[in-house]
Amino acid sequence: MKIATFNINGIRARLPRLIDWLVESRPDVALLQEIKCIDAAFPASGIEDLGYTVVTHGQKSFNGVAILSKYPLVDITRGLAGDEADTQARWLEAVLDAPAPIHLCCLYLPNGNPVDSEKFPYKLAWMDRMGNRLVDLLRMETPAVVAGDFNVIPHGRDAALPEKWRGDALFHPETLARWRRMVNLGFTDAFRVMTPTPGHYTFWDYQGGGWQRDEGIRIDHILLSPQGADLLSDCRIDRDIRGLEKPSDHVPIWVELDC
DNA sequence: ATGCCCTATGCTATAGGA
Repeated sequence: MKIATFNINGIRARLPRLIDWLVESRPDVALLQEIKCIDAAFPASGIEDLGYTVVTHGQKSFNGVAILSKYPLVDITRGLAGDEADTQARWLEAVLDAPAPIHLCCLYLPNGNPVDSEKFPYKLAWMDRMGNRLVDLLRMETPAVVAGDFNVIPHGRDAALPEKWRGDALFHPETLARWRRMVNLGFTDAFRVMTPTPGHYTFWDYQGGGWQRDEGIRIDHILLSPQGADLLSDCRIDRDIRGLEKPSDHVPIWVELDC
């Protein structure tokens, strides 16, 4: 079972690239972030033609998440609990109705910059709410895949230029404390247990030749519940598609689970 | 130097991203 996550930075601008990648990489499930459109505007037909079921949680212009799956999706939940006033489309849950059911959480965690604005406390509160949801998931004692754009650089080795990120919302001590809470609860950073070396990134800024200079950061992650981590056989980043025409500024990362 | 680029938007400027 291959499960991927990919911040596509606009589904309508990225549809050809997305379809090419789906054909090439053939994930059973793809969790998408930043679709940047309302549900009715999501161009589902070309994706459905490849055999995927499509579930969206969209929003006009900004944010928006979606799940593509070759198996049926049930128990769909849109939005993250804990703040009724939060209308940003950043969280989508579903249960994969496969021979071995898997609980899926697709997330687009707030950026949080600048840290002296209201955006940073929103990010931290959002991470607190997410941590609370992860506690619920642990109690289910089921394989769970919690994946997406975390907007978190977990460690200095996850950035080409870590000094540049000092004080930034993606690398702030308050942000990292909340990331560690999730890991310390018992969730596994799938990429890190498979690949301990530095120099592996999932995002390169469009500006300043970030890709050409390989000045990337690792901010798209896949967390696995203990029951999910027991199934982990591989985790990789599809780095090369960042170099194609009209790419997203993020690239996909995926896990292979033995189930 | 919150620039440099890209996406979306009642669009020829602005907001948001990271």
